[in-house]
Amino acid sequence: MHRIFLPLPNGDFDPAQTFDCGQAFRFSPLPDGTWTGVAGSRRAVIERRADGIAVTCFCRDGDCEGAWTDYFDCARDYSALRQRLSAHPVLRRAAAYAPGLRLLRQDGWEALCTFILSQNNNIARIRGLVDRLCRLCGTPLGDDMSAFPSASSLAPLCEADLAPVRMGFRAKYVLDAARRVASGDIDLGALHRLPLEEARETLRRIHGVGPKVADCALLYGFGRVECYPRDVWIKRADSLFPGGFPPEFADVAGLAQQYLFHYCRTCPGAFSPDMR
DNA sequence: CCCCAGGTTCTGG
DNA sequence: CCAGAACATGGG
Repeated sequence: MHRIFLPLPNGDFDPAQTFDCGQAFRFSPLPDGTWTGVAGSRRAVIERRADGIAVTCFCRDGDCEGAWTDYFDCARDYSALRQRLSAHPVLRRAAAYAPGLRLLRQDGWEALCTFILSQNNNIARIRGLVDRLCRLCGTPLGDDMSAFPSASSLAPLCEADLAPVRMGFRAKYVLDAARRVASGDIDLGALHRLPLEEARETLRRIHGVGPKVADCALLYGFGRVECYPRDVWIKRADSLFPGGFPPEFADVAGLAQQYLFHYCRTCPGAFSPDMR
């Protein structure tokens, strides 16, 4: 067990806002206010501190501090970014609504797979699907939790094997993704170096991966913060940007998208007339 | 019972 | 090229 402290001088981290904003589906709150869950193959308990993030990690790695530093995107100055986005009145409100929200830099395969499961689905049910998939196919990590199953562990399975997960029509999509990744047909490791459009085209070769799922995988799993996935909520948010999404924020559109998604989905009156 | 959900594919014009 | 339907499932 490792105890790690990740300093965030501005204190801009809130586990509820970060884990419950629809980007990750494997962390849950405990009665004492901490959060428990799994990222990739690392199980951990996450605790908010005034000046940072306390991680109690149960992995076997000699040194996982770097992995958690990366996972919580600690190199990015979220206070400065919120201030920058606040030049736009809508983005100012959305960012102020969840100032402790951070983009998690998740494992690429896990992000791809979970967002394949997300299509035409609601967040509560996505959580259930991911949980049953990990329980069925992932390596147990203790405390009734399991690692996210690798592509190579899913590739040999058939739809009937996955029936207990109840993915519906998404099962064949997950299997196509697993087989292409496990066979090397699609090299997720090489995706990081591809230009954005080529990375999108590569992911869309998978049956069941369209523009939205590809952008979610790239944003959450491959650090492409310029991606702006357009789901039903973001399309509703179009009405808040009469001239389109402000181009001066294109380089961090993905972060703006996450603030907007969470704000539009959970804040009553987000679309009230006095929004401008 | 009906509507909807962090969409994509399929089908018929 | 484009609008609608189909797709599985279950939460609200």
